[in-house]
Amino acid sequence: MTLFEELKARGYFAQVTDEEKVREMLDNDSIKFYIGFDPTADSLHVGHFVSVMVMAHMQRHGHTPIALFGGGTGMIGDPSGKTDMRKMLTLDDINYNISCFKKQMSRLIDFDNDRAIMVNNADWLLDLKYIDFIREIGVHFSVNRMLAADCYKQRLERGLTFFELNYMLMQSYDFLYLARKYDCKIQLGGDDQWSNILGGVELNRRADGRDVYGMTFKLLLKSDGKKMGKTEGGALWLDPDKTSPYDFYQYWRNTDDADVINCMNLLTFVPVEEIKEYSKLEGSELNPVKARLAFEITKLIHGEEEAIKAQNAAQAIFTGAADLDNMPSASLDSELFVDDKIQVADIIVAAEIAKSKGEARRLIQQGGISVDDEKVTDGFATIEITAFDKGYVVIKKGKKVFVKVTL
RNA sequence: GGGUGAGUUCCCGAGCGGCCAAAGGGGGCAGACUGUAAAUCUGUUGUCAGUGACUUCGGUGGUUCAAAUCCGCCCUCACCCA
Repeated sequence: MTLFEELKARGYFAQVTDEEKVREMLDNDSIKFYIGFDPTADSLHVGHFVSVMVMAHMQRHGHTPIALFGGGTGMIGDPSGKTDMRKMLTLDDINYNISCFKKQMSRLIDFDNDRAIMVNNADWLLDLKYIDFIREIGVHFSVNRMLAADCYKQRLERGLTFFELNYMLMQSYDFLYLARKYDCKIQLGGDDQWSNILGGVELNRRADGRDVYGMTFKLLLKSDGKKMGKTEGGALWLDPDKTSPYDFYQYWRNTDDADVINCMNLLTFVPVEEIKEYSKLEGSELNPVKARLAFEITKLIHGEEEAIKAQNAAQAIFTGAADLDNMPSASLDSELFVDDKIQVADIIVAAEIAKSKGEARRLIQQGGISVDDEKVTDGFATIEITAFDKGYVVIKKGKKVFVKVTL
């Protein structure tokens, strides 16, 4: 199966400027391509994950990825599809975020020996001269056309500043710059980037008469149309300090039936043929597939060792036999004890299972809390310090949240 | 720059002097049912405290026994005009 066929079979593609030409380049050439990342947070999240996977696939077939970090554009914020203006970041924030991104990407992309390139558009954008820029680049953009684009249309209803309107020019200029300097042929991006990518393709043609191409892949959406990767704590991060490997694993373990195959295709390297077999399964047969999915994705992001740990912890917990080594844990301040007793509600708050004591009480009263496998129903229940004699106490909230509490 | 309207709890959105910690919906959490799925039904959703207290309705200063609700100033946003 050729690269193009594989990407297609896995369902990455959304739109392509010139499918035939792109197919030919991907399958027969060795080219450079780029994907931009906005360093707006100090960790990648699942939204970026698809992009990184595409880069990895491409690299494995001999193409050279250019990871462009939007150090310059990040200072503006892409208005596409956003309802509000993003907050602006300082240069220091951005540089720190970029360093975090690099680290995480290195797991999937090989940056050694120029097999992949990293650039920061701050390096060229920050030195631009206003007059030169609008004369050289600005002339090629029609405001009418831009405003007609869907991504800006939405913003027109809510308000769009000139500042943000410039985003497309910046990103288009990036493509021009990379094409000139590295002979970059294709820009890839999420489907929300289609307008911006087209801008770059057209700019290359108008400014330099150069043919370059654009391609977008599908945004990772759940079958109900919502964004994938939303958790109670916000986004699902790839940074183990922000989302623990266990929680990460659990997120995928709990994937909706309807999304399993799609995620497997987009977010793992499990061979297409194998996934095809999985897609024939229905109903509860899909359950083990989810375990595989969770394992594969966790392995890619956190490494095999962490993935095995997370898997063991999950298996143990859900089959009853506690695997205490890998269970999420919290430690308790002994000052919370009064007369060698402590309220269960206090433990829950201390272990960050609930945000407030009132919420903890509610959980208990509604029958959602067990201590060492025994259901607690009295909101004011206390436990003796001797319960910790064995070294820990396991608090269970609902069916899926377990925390090992130690002193 | 001129005019009009708006800013409410995680989000949307009611409330327009006491009965408001604030309707309704969404989302979240828990319970039942399940396959660690979805859908459905039930409960719950400011903080602390066992019938009460405290902090919230853009900010600030007033009026009042009493303000999310009235008045002044300020900030922000949208729409119309320039």
